Amino acid sequence: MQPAIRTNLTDSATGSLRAEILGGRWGVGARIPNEAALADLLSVSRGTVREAVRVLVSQGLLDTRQGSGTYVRSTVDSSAALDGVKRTGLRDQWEARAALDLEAARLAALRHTPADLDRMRQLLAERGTVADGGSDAFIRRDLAFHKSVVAASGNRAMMELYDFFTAAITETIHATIDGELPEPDQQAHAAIVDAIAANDPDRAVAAVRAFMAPVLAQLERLLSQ
Amino acid sequence: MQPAIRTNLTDSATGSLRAEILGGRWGVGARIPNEAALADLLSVSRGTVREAVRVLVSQGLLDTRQGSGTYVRSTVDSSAALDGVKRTGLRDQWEARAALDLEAARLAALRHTPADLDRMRQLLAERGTVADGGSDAFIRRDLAFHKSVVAASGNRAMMELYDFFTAAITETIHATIDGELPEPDQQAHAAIVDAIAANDPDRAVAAVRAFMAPVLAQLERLLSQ
DNA sequence: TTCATCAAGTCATCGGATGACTTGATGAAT
DNA sequence: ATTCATCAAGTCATCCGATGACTTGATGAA
Repeated sequence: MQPAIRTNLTDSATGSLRAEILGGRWGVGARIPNEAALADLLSVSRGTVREAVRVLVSQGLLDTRQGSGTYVRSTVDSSAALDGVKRTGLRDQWEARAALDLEAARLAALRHTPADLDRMRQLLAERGTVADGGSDAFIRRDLAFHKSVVAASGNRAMMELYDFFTAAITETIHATIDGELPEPDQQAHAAIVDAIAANDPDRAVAAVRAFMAPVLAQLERLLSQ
Repeated sequence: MQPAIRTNLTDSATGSLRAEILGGRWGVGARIPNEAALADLLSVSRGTVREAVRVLVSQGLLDTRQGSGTYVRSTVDSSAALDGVKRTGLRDQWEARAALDLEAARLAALRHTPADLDRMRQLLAERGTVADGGSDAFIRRDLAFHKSVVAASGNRAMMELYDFFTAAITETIHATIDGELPEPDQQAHAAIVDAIAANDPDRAVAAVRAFMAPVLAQLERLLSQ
């Protein structure tokens, strides 16, 4: 059956305001009606209007200035951009992050500085094993190493995304599967660093791909159950 | 001089709550203190708490249920990641999207369905030239083709990300540079489809890389001016 | 054991009140 | 005539209290 739509006044007020803004009723920089007027227009209380406006401010569409008014900051909506990624499956998220790992390793091989190399090697040496300080700590150290590879690419957008995916993947793993993923050994990690150190982008890509293959295979197995 | 920091209670309340959530004080699914208690904890009124909570709900971190309470929905902050990526340069964004193009083409070569192939070929045929209907329309058609390649990878996370980057890049291009980027010709596009049709992942990657190289080079030139 | 009823807890919404801030108008001093 | 301090109106920021709607676990009868 068609599920009953449960909504609340703030959400519909937010939607109405967003529609007006995106629809171009007020141009960028224009001052929109004050809170009392909006409350009248939307037939809700001022508190509800404030909540709706606050949401649109947080999404970059509006801008409030105390004593002056509320102004349109932008008429393009990019707030929902990454929300969809969170709703995708674990395999998809893992593959997307792997795409970053791959290209980051390639770029790192082309651009890394001596300091980058030192840092990667140091983190690799500190990585140790699961036995040292428990599983969580090991995962953190392992992650720190992978992030240092992305950092060596010199690409900040990839670093930001890598953080996002790492958090999303961690959350999804906790929510969906209980099994263990294979953890590539120290040698597989070292191969990546070696390829980068040798300024060999193709070998770096190959090393990361070899690294990822067993994990993805296990992931497929766990998810197909 | 150090600019005076102007803030408001709602923003700091939002920040405090977000920090607690991201810091793991409450796990996913946990019920956080009720509005009155949060008002006490944050030393603000209940109205301010409601505005802060509403913002976090709109960002996917919290979830309110009337009569029951407010719950943690996710501890992954996509809005922060979005802001972070937006603050990076055009080259970084372009490279990150190229990473997706590369891996998506590889996966498409391995997984595409006949329907995927039909769609890619159809969009490629419709792509035409800049002369047909103006620059904006051409960019849209070009983009539709590239997105069909990503779609053929069967990876929804990559599709969402691709949309996100496309929007971010468009925004950044309008804001930063005025020059033209070289547009690879129809043949370069066709080479990608051919490699995918031949189920040849390595050739697909090579085709995309060859495709991207001149654009990146021009980007470097424009940005170094 | 099952299930309707109920009461406590919680968010949703409203209305009013006060404070802080911005901005244009006013008018005196130069 | 110009400059600038002062002021008043308008607006958002914040708080408070009250009522309604909804959820949920406890209660007790069938």
